[in-house]
Amino acid sequence: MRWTQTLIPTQKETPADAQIISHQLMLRAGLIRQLTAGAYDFLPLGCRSLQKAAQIVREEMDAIGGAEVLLPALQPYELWQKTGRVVGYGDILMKFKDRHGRINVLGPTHEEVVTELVMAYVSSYKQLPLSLYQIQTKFRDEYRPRFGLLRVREFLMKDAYSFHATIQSLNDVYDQFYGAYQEIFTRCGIPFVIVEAESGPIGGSASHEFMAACAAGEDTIVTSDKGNYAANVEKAETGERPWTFDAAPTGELERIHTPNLPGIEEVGKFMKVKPKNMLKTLVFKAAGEAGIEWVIAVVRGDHDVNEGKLKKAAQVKFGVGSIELTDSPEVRQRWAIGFVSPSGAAKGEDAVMIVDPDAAQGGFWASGANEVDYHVKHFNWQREIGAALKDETKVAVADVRNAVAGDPSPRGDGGKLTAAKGIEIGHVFKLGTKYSDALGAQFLDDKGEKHPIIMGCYGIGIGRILISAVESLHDDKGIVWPVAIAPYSVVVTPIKYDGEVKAAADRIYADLNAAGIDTLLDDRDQRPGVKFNDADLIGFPVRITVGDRGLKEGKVEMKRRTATEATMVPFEGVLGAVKDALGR
RNA sequence: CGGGGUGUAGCUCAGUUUGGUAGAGCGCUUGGUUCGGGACCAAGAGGUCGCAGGUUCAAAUCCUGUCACCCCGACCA
Repeated sequence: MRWTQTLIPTQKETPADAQIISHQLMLRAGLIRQLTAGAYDFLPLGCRSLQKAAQIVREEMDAIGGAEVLLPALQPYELWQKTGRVVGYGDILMKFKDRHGRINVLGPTHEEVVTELVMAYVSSYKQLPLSLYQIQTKFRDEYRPRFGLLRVREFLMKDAYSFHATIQSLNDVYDQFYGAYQEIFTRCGIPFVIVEAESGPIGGSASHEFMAACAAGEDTIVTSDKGNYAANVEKAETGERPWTFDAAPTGELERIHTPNLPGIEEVGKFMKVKPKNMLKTLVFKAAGEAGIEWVIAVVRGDHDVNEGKLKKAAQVKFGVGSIELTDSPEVRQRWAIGFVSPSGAAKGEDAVMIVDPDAAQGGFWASGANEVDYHVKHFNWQREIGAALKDETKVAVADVRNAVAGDPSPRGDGGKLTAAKGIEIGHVFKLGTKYSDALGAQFLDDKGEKHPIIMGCYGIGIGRILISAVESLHDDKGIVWPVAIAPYSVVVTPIKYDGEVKAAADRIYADLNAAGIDTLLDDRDQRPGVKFNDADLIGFPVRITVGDRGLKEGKVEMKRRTATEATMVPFEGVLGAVKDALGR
C-alpha cells in the first residue's frame, strides 16, 4: 500500500480525552477514531491490525477443530427470556422495538442463539463433540464505556461454544481451547497470565481468564509469590487465617455522634480510628428461606465483602439459597443502614451473621451503634454478643472478603499473595447444562436415553488484543508492534520520493510485496523527519530508509523498531535482511 | 444512576470572572526557498462559539432548560 492512497491521520498532540497510553497512541497513530461513547471507527491501519489478530485466532480455532459460523447480532427477546438472562444481564442488554413492536436484542454474547442452532440439528451422541466459533460484533450497553477500546459498547469478539455428551469430553476440549489460547496470545506477542476466575453472568462450573498484565487494566489479579497460584480477585481464596472472639474489652463502650459522613473513611477520620480497626457490617436480603430473612456480613473496615464468597458461605453454613444487597424502605426500617453493628445483627431471630476471620479478632474495634448517625468505640465481641457467638445456627466465621496483597496463599505453603492489574483478553468456561436445560437442548445416548447437552464457551476480545499489545509494548516515541499484529510489517521510507531514490524505493516495495511481506511505501512529499516520526509513532517492526547517501554505495538502511541503531544493507540483499529481521 | 468536569476552526487550546460582535499553535490550500529526525517566508481558506429559550441596545461571555463527551463511584467482560 502507498501512504498517499490510504488514510493515516497521525497527530502530534495527545487528545485530552484519552487517559491510558494505548488509547492515546492508537488515536495519535491514526488507528482508531471515536464516533460516540464506546464506539470506534477502525481506520485502515487499525483495521489491518484487528484483522491480523482475528486471523491468528481463526487459525488456532481451526487447528483444534473449531467450525466457523456467523450468527446474527439481531436476536429475538424471547430467546433471552427463556434462559432468564434478561434478568441476568439487566441493562447491559441492548434492546429496541422494531416497526412491528417486537422487542429485539443486539447480542452481547451468543449462548442462546448457538444453543438454539445446535438443538435444531444435533440429536445424537454420534454428532458430539462439536465446536462452533465466530468472530463477530457484540453489543453491550455498558454503564460507563471508557479507556478507548478497553471498555466499549460495540466490539469484535471471538466466541466459541463446544457441545458434549460427557463431562470427560468437555474437559478434554476445554483443555484444547486452553492450549489454543496460550498459542494465540503467544503468537500475538502479548505477555499474559492465566488466572482462576468467577464465571459471572455467563454461568458455569469452572473458568479461567487470560490476563494481559498491565497497569491500565480494570481487573485485579492476585498471585502467590511461590508462583503456584493466580486468580482474579473476585475468585481468589486466601489461606487459613487464625481468629478468635475471646479477648478482654479495650474499654467502655463509647457512643459517638457521626452524622453526614458518607463512607467508612470519613467516619474513621472523624472518630480518629483507622479503617482497619473498624467493623464493616453489611446487610444482605436472603431470598426464599424459611426463617432466615437476612444475612449479615462483617469484615474489617479496610476490606471489601466478596459477594460470591458470602453467597457460598451462606449456603454451606445456613442453607441460604441466594442473597442480594438491596436498599429499600423495608430494609431501612429494619436496619440502621450505614450504622449497623454486629450486636444488632446477632439479636434478630430472622438474621444470621458471617464474620470474616480478620474481623473475628480481639483488640480495639469501632463499629456502628445500631442507630442512625451513631457509632461506638471499644466494641468487644464477647461483651456485646456473648452467647450468640457459640450458636452455630446464628454465627459463622468464614472467608467472605476479597483477597488483598499480603494474604496467605490458599496453597498453604507459606506463600504470600501479591496483587497486580490486568486486562482480560480471553476467558474460558465450563458451562455445563445451564443453557441446554433452559432451552431443552438434548441428545440421545447409545441406549436411546435423553440427556441435556453439556457445553463449554470460550471468548476472546479481539480489540483487547491490540490494546494489550500497545499497553505492554511501546516507548516514548510510540507503539512497538509485535510483527504478528503490526498493521504493516515493513515501511519503506524514501528520503525524497524522486529520481533514483524513487526508483529504488519502488523496486524494494515491489520486491517485498512480491515476497508476501506486507509493506507500506511512504511516498508522501514530506521531509524525512516527519516520515521517521510517523513511522516510529505507528510502530512498524522494520523500516527501510532509501536515500542518496546509501545508494551511492549501493546500500539502503534497515532499522528495526526495537533497535536503537540502523544497519546498512546492500540493495540486492534487502529481501533477505527483512525476512531475517521479521523472523521468517 | 450519584459526584465532578468539559463543549469555541480538522486537532490541541485561549477568550467567559468584568457582555461590545472570534483568536493562537498545529494541520489544510497556493507560490517560493528548503530537503537524513516533526523546515522557513509570503498569501489564503476554514467557526450556526453543542442545541433551545430568556435577559439586554448588544451574549462565546449572564440566566433557565436540554444534549453530548470525559473522569470518580456504583456496576460490569
